[in-house]
Amino acid sequence: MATPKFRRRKTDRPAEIVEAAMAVFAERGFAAARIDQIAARAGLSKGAVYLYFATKEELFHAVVAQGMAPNLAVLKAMAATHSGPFRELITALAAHLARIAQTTPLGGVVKMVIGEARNFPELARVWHDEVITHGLGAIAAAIEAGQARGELKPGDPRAYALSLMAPLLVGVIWRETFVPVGAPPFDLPALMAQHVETMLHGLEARP
Amino acid sequence: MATPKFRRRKTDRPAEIVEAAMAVFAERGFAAARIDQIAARAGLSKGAVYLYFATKEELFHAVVAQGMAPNLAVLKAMAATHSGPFRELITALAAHLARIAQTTPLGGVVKMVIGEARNFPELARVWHDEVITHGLGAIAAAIEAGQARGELKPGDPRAYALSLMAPLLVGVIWRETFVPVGAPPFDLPALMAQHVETMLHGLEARP
Amino acid sequence: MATPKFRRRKTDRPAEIVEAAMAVFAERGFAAARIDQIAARAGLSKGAVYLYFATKEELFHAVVAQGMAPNLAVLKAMAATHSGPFRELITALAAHLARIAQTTPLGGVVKMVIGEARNFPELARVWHDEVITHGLGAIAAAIEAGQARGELKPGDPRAYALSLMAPLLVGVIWRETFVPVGAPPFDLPALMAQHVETMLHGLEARP
Amino acid sequence: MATPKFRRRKTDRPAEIVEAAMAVFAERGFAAARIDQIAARAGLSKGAVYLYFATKEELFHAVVAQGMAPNLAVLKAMAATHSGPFRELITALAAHLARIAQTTPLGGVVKMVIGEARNFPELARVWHDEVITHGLGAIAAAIEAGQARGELKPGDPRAYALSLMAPLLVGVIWRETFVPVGAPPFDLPALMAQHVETMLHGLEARP
DNA sequence: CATGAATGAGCCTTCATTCAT
DNA sequence: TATGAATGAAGGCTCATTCAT
Repeated sequence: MATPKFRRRKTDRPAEIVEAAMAVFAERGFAAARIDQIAARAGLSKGAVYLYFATKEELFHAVVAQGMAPNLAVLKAMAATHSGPFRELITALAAHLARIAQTTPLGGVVKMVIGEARNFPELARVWHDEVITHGLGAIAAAIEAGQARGELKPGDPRAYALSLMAPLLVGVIWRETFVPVGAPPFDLPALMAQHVETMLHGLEARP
Repeated sequence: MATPKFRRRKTDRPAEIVEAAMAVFAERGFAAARIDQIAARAGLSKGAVYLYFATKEELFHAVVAQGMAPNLAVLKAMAATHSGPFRELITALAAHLARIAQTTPLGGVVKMVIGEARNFPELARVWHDEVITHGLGAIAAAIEAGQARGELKPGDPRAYALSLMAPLLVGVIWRETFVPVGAPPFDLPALMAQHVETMLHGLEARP
Repeated sequence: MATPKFRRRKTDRPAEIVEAAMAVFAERGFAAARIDQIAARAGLSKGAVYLYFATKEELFHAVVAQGMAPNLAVLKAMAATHSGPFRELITALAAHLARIAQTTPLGGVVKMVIGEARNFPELARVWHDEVITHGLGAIAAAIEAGQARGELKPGDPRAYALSLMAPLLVGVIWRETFVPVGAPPFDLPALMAQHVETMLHGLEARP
Repeated sequence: MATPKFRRRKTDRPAEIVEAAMAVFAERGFAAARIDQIAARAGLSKGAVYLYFATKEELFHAVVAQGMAPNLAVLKAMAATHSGPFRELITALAAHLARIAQTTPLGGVVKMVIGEARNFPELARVWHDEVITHGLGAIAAAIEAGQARGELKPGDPRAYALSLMAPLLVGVIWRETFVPVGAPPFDLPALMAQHVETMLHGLEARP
């Protein structure tokens, strides 16, 4: 049985609109994004967008929510802190997140959150509570456990966690900001692999 | 008798306006920023802004240019690559930049560049050419020299450079994005000190 | 049952707006005309005007173009110079143009061209090239032919042509300028009939 | 007693400003004229204009009044209707006015009156009452007298008067409107000489 | 008298949102 | 559902007018 060829009404219209909106918001920012552009990109008329989302702001929230979703699953998994050696945990996690960052429009969402945090404080709050706390918190907890086991050096675990993840975020920002104007891109998985290894073992050569 | 503090000098006006604009642009983003707000913040009427800047965009450029200035001096100095051990160089540099980031509105400018890169590509280009190339390039060159001397491990110098600097940028973004909604701030100098030390020597405890 | 007279058709809108704009521009001049007034006169909101014309200036050009249209047909016909006696040609032509001037808003357009020539030089150029050259030129050519046939006295044909047509233009200007403040109007066809007859035969009585 | 050499304050500042304003108003029209331009052209600061004229409109009135002055004298003289033959009167008058039109910025004033008649009705009224009635009226009266003496053919004297003067006005408009975009100018005295002669004697050759 | 910085009302233009079809 | 014409509330920018110096 074939999919009906004349099937025009898609039940996933909202998702299509959100996808289009994500691209436009990421490119232009919230205020500079035009509903027309979003509608055109989704293959609809401007008015049709309002059949699914009452306001531009509501659409924006949907975009951020949809942009968070893929990460949240990962982070939830992480929240159940591994018990193995920290090296294994962080290596796998960094590789996984680097792949996600490489293949999803996560970068755009991150830019949006950064750029519109002051205009939409709830946005920043939600991201902080959902993404950051679960993410950074889980890593920091794992670090603390590693320190307790004597596996890791002492030091501020939260700062260590940020140190470990920062290049991923910067790599994504780099891609969104400087690559379009000609800068050479970074290979995120490679970048993170080298970074994590260095963080774990040090950059200085030892005899 | 001192000069009356309320005495406004025409000469100071542009700088005052730029300062006000920097704050508003950083808070709201370019498109959402209102000339009224900027004028009010500078203690002027809306029309007066246009005595000094022909358009909102020109004012925006001035803001970014003025935001770059303090860094550029540093980066120029860096460009004359140190000859001493890399450890000394990067330690001093990180401390210096962390202090700058802690005490100047650099964060706002960075946010603007990230957020408006697509709307103002020249902006991203200038930042890339002036700030990034000089800054990251100088560090990468120093790393390469260290590797040649056998002082540092092999690996992609450009990626190492980004690894070293990323937490500073993320720390600034953190301050601008999450601290206003209640997240605990990072002490940038401390963060960078721990980060650089870790990068150099490794996080794992060694017997 | 007739078509409802209040039924607005998208197709008619541009012409309706141009018509309204012609009136307002003619009354106030380009700079003093307000888009609000034009929109109100056309029975639309201000924003709707911009669905059809991108700028005030573009609307202005459309008004001038539409104001030229009726004349151009006549002038094209004239360009194919008559071969009969000049008296017949000029008599018919003057009568025809006087009727047009009497019944169309040509006067307003003429005022606009005169008043805005310095602000919109292309406007003056187009009118000169399209209207004046074809119009005055054709008459001057006919005069020249008449002179060659010995039918008309010698003299500058271009100046004769202007002499013949000037009262029509002045009559129109009179109507637009002085009649609204109480001056008695001129009957353009009668004015031109007497003028042409006088030009042809002379004002002085002869024995 | 010599004129003080250090006399910087000119008592004719108002006249200078009016002269500058005449040029700018004539070029741009009332609404599009900028006080800055006028001030600059008069060699003053914008604020200084307001030492002499309370508003833009008042300045405009002054311009029109000053533009009328030279003509008014002539027309007053004309009002005392000549008693000689009409031919002599009209020939001298046309020559005189053509010279005035050729050498004074009268053209600009005429354009202003035409263009702003609807925005400043008093303007049109004053011109009609002062200039037109006295001017055209005097000519029409002379024509009537000539008809009564059997010197001139019968017909509407007011229309004859307009016929006689129209080319002068059109010639001035031509200069202001089309010459700046490349049209060949008319020599006004020559134009009027040929026109008056033709009006008096006819264009058609006679055996 | 003269300057020119400053003001603020007003207009062109944009765009989120509505609604008749 | 979908369209797209229409609305109207802003916002950027201009410029006549004021005023401290």
